[in-house]
Amino acid sequence: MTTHLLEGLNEAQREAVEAIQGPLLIIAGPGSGKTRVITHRIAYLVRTVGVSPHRILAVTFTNKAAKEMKDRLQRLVGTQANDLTVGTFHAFCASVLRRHGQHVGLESGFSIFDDEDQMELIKAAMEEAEVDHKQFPRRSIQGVISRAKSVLLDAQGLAMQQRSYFEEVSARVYARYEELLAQNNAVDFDDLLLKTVFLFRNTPEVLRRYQERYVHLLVDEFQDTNVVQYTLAKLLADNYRNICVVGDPDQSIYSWRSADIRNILNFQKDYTDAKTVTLDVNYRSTGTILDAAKGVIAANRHRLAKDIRTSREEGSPLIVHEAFTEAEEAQYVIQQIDRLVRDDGIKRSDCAVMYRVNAQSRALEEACLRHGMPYRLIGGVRFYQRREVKDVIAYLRLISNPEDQVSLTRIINKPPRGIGQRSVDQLVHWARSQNIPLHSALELVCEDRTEDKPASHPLAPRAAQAVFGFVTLMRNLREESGRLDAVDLIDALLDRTGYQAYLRSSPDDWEERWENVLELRSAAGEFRDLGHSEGLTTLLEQVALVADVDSYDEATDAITLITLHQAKGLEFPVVFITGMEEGLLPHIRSMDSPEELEEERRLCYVGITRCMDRLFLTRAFRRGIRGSSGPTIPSRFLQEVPPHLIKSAKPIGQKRTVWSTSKAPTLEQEEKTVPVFKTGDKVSHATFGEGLVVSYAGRGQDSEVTVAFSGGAGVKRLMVSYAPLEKVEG
DNA sequence: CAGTGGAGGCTTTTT
DNA sequence: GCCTCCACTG
Repeated sequence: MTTHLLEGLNEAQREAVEAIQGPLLIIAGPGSGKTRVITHRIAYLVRTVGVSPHRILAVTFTNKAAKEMKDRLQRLVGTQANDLTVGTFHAFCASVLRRHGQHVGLESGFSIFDDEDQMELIKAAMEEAEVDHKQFPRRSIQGVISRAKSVLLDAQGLAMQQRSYFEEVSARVYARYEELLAQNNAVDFDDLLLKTVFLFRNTPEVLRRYQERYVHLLVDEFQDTNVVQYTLAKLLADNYRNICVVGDPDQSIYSWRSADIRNILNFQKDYTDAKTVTLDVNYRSTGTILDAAKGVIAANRHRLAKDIRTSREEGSPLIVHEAFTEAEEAQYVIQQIDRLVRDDGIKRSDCAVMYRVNAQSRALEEACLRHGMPYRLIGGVRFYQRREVKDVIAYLRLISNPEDQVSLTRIINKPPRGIGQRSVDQLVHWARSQNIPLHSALELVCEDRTEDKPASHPLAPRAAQAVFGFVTLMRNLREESGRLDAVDLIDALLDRTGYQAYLRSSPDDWEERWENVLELRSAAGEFRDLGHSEGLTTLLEQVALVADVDSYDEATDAITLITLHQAKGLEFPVVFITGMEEGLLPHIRSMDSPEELEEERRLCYVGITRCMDRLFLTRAFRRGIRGSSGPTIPSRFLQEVPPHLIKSAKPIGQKRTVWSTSKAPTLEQEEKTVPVFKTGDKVSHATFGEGLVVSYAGRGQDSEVTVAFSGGAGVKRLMVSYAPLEKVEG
């Protein structure tokens, strides 16, 4: 531990590390050594100033960021790092609520509902509030509720806003939804934050404990915090006022999740004595890449101007490539990576392929498989959301929280044990009419069964018998959970339920599913040393709050496929941004709102600035969107990159180069240039060679021609207006 | 009661 | 194209 903590830092960085007294706002441009500053600041507090690590709280946006920060701190302060509190807002709040939840009506062992559980409950709430799900999509209602929660609005508050009929209906569902959550002894993601704020507001003595403990508070990715999170931060910092927030307004890309850029402005208003440090030297990207990024972001009107300088050389030009279809775009990407690996000694793990929407990963994956390119797909279907994994988790959740109806109804007949949908419905309605929780209703069914009275419940004898079997199973498991650790408990329930046989009986991919169950089991092994009940709650919390299993090892030499959003905070020597098309980037859903369009631009900016050395921007002439496919228009962001930075990969026999046209061609021009073919014409294509026209359909720029190529390219359907196609005379 | 198949709806980003 | 819901069948 001989490193001098201020060594190797530039002036601004050093200032940010040393300004430990009072509020501090760090505006950190991309690649400006932000993480370095945060970790060194914490290390400086611990090692130089002598602050106990126990009294420092650092909040990050993702679990991954938290993990990385912990790792780095480990290197800087050694084992003392274990005493630091580093985590996401959600994880921090969960631990507060575990301890003090009773003040806001939560019993120990409360469940944390994920998206899917939440939707189940909203569905039930809508039914009970008699809201038609065809007229009011669940998803939209969920969105309204979530947005309300993230600005500290309860159902009543939402109803009082009276902004639209839709919100009014949503407020009704919201109210019922809250009752159901309470009945389930459960919270959703937003509640973790919201309830913690309520807890702190209503129970000053609890707040005071945290306020007094944490002398220093750091918030990373501040531009992506929402109102609740900022409120929480302010509450926590109220005592010592040593609050340091780090962010970059140009990288704010989560406003759709209620993140509020205005937090940065509000910070300066709320803490008038705040010091501001700007980190504006970029150590990551070449001059060319940075200029490209600056060109794009400069087009945003609502923006605090900020100039970033590079510390690096100019570097090689950007490569813009226009492929024909998404498949060829993917193929181009893979081929380029192959070439870079072969000729330039670049590692596959240095390469990232980014895209706007997850659906784009498909073509890329297929290309990887075809070319034998090892890849790592970030995101996709989450491990903990797989059906079989969630089933086992539901058992565990029900063991630790009997009130959890969502879990109960999920597994009451899994594996099938003779309690079908009809019986479940009857039970739910009966419980509701008797005004008792569902699990109590089940208990009553069992008691009734043993006595000889006429049954007071609505179940058929056979179903009642099945319920008895289930209740007994759960009773036993719950009782044993006190003696068993999480792994043994999982074993017990798998064994008792015959879960493996159940998996085996149905789909053909049961082996993979069983593997997943075993992986959950081994994840549970991590918590073996904790007490039995604590181990279980910790496991369940981990499962709820950790998005992806950190099972990928950095060591494997594979390329990374990742969405632009998820790429935030990462860097790669080689970056491909694919799908540079209007409608994708910017996304079609953002195109009619100037604010959202600016966020798309920031997203593009984030993507570009992830790149250290070589940047490729690609698009496809034709892209399939849910089944059908059609021609595309180049992204406006391509035109915002200064043209002199770009080297065209291959203009594919095109007359115009899309990135240099300042405007898309008018329909008129387009009509004129579109050639007309008829069946039987001989044609020549720049890539596919010669062929014969099989059919011709449509008119103007929408004309589509089907050509059978002789050179092995086979039969292709092409857009006449885009395809480099010429009629061959004779 | 459970499993199958067809019809219809939907589709951004994620703690 | 994928998923969900529903009705029908075994």
